[in-house]
Amino acid sequence: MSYEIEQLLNKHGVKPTPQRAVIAEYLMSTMSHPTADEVFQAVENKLPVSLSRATVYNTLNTLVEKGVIREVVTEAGKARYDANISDHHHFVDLETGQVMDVPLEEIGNLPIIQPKFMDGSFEVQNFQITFFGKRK
Amino acid sequence: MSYEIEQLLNKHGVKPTPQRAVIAEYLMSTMSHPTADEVFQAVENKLPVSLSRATVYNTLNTLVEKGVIREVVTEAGKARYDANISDHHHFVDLETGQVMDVPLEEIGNLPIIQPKFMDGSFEVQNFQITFFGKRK
DNA sequence: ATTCATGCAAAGCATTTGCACATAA
DNA sequence: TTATGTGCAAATGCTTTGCATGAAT
Repeated sequence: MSYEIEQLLNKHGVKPTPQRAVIAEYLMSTMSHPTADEVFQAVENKLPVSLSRATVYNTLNTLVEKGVIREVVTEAGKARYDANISDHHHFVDLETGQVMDVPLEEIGNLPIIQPKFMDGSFEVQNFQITFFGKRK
Repeated sequence: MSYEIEQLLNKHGVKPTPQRAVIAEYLMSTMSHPTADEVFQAVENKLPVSLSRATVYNTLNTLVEKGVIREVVTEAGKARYDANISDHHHFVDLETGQVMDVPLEEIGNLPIIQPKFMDGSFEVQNFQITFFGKRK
């Protein structure tokens, strides 16, 4: 496994294993916000040893918990995963379900939104803008 | 069934049935953004006749398709439903999963966001801001 | 030795679907 | 009678879990 991936996992307190490395590596390499099953299909043949769906699910959960990747929920029924943990938002193509990153620059000068929600009794930790639309 | 609900359903081209009416009525009455199962539990005893989960799911899908209610996806695995179809956003309590409406006024003067996404090759139809946080 | 990751298969939920029956225009 | 809605049960799809094996500290 590459030195960078090993370092990345260690930095987040995730013990590097070949399975975890290849999953993390794949997520870093793509911008397609794959589902768990898409991850499985993409990496199952990239290892000399076998890889099970359970390990893919376990690994994705671990990577989310440790902050290596993000879970993106755009439709009911399945989760998608995003190795881009920088501050950005998402666009969902309603015709294909495809998810794309929307960098902050794209949406112009968005004021930092801190709604005084419910008389200040709730604390906003972060927010996520999801744009829905289609290809012109 | 109440005259208002009957009118509402008719207005959206949904044939009013007792099952549909009681489901729509419940959704209008609550701000809790219930899941399909929560809807089922809330209304199953409100009818002289029986009500099946399949009908709840079918009805919710119909109501979403016809624009009577909105589907809100805040967590992987299950959909929530919202009879508030006015323009607003959502706050998710990370500790309880509870979803609350955030009226536009709460978030101040938000400029209309129309990202020139991907060189204008995509058309944004709408967007949804989801705030995540917890009770103070 | 002990701890932790993996793989398999089974189980668990949320949701959809096929089909028969009921209901309404 | 023709179309459409409902209910049941089975099926489906995504995800989690229990348990045995295997690897690493």
